[in-house]
Amino acid sequence: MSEIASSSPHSRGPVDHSVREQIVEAAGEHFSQYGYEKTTVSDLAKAIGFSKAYIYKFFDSKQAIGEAICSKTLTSIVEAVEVAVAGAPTPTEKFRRMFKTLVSTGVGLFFNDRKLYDIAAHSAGEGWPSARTYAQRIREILTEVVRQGREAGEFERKTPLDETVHAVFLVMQPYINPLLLQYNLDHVEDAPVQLSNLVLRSLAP
Amino acid sequence: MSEIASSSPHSRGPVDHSVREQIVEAAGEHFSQYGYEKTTVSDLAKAIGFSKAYIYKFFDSKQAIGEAICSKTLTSIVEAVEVAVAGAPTPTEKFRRMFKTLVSTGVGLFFNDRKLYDIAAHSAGEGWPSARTYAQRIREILTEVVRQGREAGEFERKTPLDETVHAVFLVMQPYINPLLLQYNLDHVEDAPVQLSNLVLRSLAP
DNA sequence: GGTGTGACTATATTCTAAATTAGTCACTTG
DNA sequence: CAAGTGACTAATTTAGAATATAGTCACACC
Repeated sequence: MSEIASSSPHSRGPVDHSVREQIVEAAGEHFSQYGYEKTTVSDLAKAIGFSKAYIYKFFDSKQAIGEAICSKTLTSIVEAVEVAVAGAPTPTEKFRRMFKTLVSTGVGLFFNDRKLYDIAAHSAGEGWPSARTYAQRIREILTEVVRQGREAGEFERKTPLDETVHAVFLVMQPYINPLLLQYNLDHVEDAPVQLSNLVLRSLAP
Repeated sequence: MSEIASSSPHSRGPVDHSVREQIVEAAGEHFSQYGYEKTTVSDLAKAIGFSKAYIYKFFDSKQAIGEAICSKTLTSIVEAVEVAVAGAPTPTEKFRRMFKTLVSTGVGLFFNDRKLYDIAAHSAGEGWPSARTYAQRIREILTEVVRQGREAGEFERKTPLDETVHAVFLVMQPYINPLLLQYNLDHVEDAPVQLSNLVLRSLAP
């Protein structure tokens, strides 16, 4: 929920305004159904009963609208991960579920909402703020899990925290990043378990 | 060097024939200079002074010629890796150099021979035999390194060998696979070292 | 049987003119 | 001053005709 977490292509005009919400809602439906490229800004305008020009009172560009939608999509993945992590008893288990949830929600998006997935992949490919924020959030959650594991004595403490987190993040990257995930669908069945095992072995004290 | 390692789209006609070699040589130059798509089969025919039809006495298709070139490219990477591994004193060091060499030769190809890189990436994307064979070879070398490490007592022996190798292979995948490597250029500087550290920690007895 | 080709077709690619689209701006209305 | 738009332009996309290409085949020469 909440707001667009990014800063730069944020938008224009009043941040809370019923029309802005209408635009985002219409965009969510259209992008999901017809895809980002195939929906025109005029389509969105027509859908909410205003002129195209009015849309630009609220968003800098079509991409900014795409960002808003992408942000929502990626935020929902982060939320699923947060729930999974919160529900796990130990840091070890938190890590396992984190990885598993990340992959399964990503894959679910790919197969059930391909059009939205494509926007997310595009976003990741272009380095849009929404994608950066997403990666940042995942990294923070991971850092917290590793930190807790160290405190609990489940994980080793010699390697600098940042270094460990960075390396584990690199391992997960092909399944975190929507742009990459689509090329790794073959491994989606076993990768979370196999790689979790490997990472946890490397985290062992 | 040697032969095309694949089986299916192998070719036609005599396997050792000066004209076949001429075709491969011309293809190597043309593909490298103008790219796979921009070179026509007629171009190759003209380059070696024969008719286009004659080329098809030696190769099933243009793709088969692409395969031959791709095979050579990927084989040269494998050879570089083999040399690096052979030159390392310990299995631990073998692994480090293997990963490092894999990335540096891949990146080198990307920046110095982009056109050939693109063929390799395409090959990996389409699952051409040349790419499969390449992945297979890398996996074999990795298996041997891990096996030696276990024998030498440097690596743990509890986890099944295949499982360990598979997981490590997955970790390296984004840097092994030319299709994926191009999306991971940002991490190319630190990934080999960071991931080698992580993997070696996980391999520790 | 081995070496080699011109002429052919179906498919893919390129080119270009016409149509859409993103984005702006001066303007109206209440 | 906030809400809202029609008309405009530059850039992009589309459509579909013209061109080029992959691949085949029947045949010629030695």
